[in-house]
Amino acid sequence: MLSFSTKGEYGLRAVVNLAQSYPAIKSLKDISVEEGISVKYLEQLFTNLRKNKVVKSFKGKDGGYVLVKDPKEISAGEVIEALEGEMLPKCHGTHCAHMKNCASSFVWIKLGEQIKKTLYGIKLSDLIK
Amino acid sequence: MLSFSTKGEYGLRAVVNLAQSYPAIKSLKDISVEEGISVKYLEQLFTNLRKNKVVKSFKGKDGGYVLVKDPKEISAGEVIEALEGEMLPKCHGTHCAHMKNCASSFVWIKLGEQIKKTLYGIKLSDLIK
DNA sequence: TTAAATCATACTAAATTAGTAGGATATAGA
DNA sequence: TCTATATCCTACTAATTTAGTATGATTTAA
Repeated sequence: MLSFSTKGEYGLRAVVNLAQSYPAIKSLKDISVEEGISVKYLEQLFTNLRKNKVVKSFKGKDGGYVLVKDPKEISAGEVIEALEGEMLPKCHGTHCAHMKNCASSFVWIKLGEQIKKTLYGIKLSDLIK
Repeated sequence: MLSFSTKGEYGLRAVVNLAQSYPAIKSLKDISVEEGISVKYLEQLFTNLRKNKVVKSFKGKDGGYVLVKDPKEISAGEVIEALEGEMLPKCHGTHCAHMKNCASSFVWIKLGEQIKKTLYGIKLSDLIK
């Protein structure tokens, strides 16, 4: 089935949580308590978010994370891609490479375009109540 | 990452192949040779396609499969859903159920709608060269 | 009767997922 | 300077899913 992993789901939830207190610094511990996700798992997710310039970190006591930009300027697509990697559905085997025109690859290309358009069109500010 | 499995990919390719000779009966062996997918794996895929009324089968010698409808009337979405099961991205944990309004669930709902719209809008006839 | 096809059930190796474990490093404040 | 509290880094692992394979039964045209 077509699915995102819990990385995308939990990570997006955590980022939306963080967006709600923008531009204040918030620790993973606080997010953990509010969202019911372990600190250890959040650490893993936020490592990717930081490396992909979605959040920035402050180490040490009273440290934590902040979004790098205003929630209006960050899309769900950016967040999910940072968490899950490139999200275009692509063909597995070597078949497509061998065939000049794999008829069904059209489907995956078209679908990928729509997914990107949808996710990049939703901003974090749209997700804050 | 967001992805379909090889079931969807190989299965769609096999169905498009079958669509090209509609309404003639075609055996899995022939499809296997042309698409480079093992007969055994095709059997598994076509069991699901048959149960979901995408194809019908003829047993015994000179048997094989045919699409149940004209390629113009079968969408890529029907085929993929038959192969992979319900394809809406949905939330994993119990969190969403507990929260009244999980902010990020909006994303998955919106995305699911777009995916369905896209895949149900593409017909097998669009994929035949 | 036989060859060729689908149908059914079960098994398995490999990959991925969904985390956990254990510590190293940095920093604010006492 | 010491300590508590953060992030940061590297590994490890159990459970699940994927991508098939294996074996054989059943059906049917010729």
